[in-house]
Amino acid sequence: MPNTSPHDQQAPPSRRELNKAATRQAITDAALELLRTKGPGNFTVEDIADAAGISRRTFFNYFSSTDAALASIVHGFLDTAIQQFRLRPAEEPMLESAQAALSALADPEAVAPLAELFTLTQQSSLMAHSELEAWDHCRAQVFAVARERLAGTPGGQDELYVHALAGSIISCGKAAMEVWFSRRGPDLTTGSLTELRQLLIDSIALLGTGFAPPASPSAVRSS
Amino acid sequence: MPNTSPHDQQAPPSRRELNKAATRQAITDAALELLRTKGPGNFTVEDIADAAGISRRTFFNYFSSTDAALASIVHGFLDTAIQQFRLRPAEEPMLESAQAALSALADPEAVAPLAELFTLTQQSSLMAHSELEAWDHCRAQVFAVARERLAGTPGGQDELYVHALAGSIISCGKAAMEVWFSRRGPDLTTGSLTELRQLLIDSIALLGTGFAPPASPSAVRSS
DNA sequence: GTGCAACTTTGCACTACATGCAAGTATTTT
DNA sequence: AAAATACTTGCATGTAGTGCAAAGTTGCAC
Repeated sequence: MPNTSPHDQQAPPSRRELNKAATRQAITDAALELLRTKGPGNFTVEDIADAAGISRRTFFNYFSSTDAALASIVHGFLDTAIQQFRLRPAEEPMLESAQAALSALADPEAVAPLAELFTLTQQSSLMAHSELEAWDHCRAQVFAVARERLAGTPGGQDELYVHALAGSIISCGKAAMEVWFSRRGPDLTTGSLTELRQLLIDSIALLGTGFAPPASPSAVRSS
Repeated sequence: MPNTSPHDQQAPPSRRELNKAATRQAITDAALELLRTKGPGNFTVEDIADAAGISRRTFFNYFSSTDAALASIVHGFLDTAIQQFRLRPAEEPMLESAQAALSALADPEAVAPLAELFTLTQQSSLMAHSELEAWDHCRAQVFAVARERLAGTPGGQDELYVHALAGSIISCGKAAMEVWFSRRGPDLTTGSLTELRQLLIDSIALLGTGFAPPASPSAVRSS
């Protein structure tokens, strides 16, 4: 029995929880596989449900649309970043925390699904909806963390500051991902991931310097 | 006759153009009116079409969804900003151009429709999709302009710089709008609009100073 | 103004999305 | 083992969105 400790608050993976998680995973797996084989827009919710071994109706108990099912991949990706971000010490400057959190994204395990999703859906704009929402959801979480952290600091009550900061951090992360992907495509080699990490760090550095006008592009000290 | 000059490139508002524009306007008007009276999510495309005096099918010749019809309001709003942005001299620092362009948004004519849309859809998230897309579309345009402008400057070929800058500018504009709306709601008085303009300017100023950590909130010289 | 070409609107048919509901099945609790 | 709870499923229903071809407008040349 995996009952680790008497007063273990989290970790009661009951059968129901496990089943639900498995079903959820089966759905996204099926959706991704159909995306690979049939291409974006060429399969229906029913196809996914069949492939996942559930009913059409059950699909909608988990996701509200095909897009949402695929966007859960993006959500998973961004959630790792948020987790990292939450772990940073409260005293650390916000932008450094962001750099650290984003660096964690340049990890094969984490980016692989996202990179494949990008390659499969690029130029189709079918993901646009849910993907933008995923980023925005992440923004909202960064905002929440930032607000809490800055609550004590002078000027930390300034809503504008916190909103603008959170939004800009997300935009920079997004920018780095976009540039990386446009340069490397689905390349997941070590070199490529190193470049991604550098891009993520550099983009936050740009933010920290206020986009110092025509600075030499790679002269920003970044690691 | 409104034929102004012999070699007028633009301005051939033929009957067809005018009809289309009128239909388009009738649709958004009808959609907005239904939003007022029935509330978000409580009316169908057919309702809009009926109210606009066209067929359901014709609606889809103009917009791909209810959301899209309403989001055209946001598009119109953001297009004025882009127009202003395009008019700025190429030598001007990018962030100053952004401030100038955003200031133009604090105009009763421009914000009024958006403010109403916000009040009618807040907390319903029904607009989320198309609204995020509208902002992203604006971001893409800022990116295009910025890329062109920076092409000659040292480091201007740095895609990361341009992407991150465009995204951050949009995020700051969005942040200012959000804060303004959360403070003032649908208040369109002169004082309220002055505050909006100040927020827009301040948010870009924050960007320019690299979010100088816990700076005094209102000590940033802004006008 | 007549007539032809180009464009726009419309009705119809059809597929797919999305949700409520009630009955069935699995899991948990007692 | 029985009762309570949670999840799945099929069915019914209403709406979204698109292709197509017929009908209606507008533009243009003669």
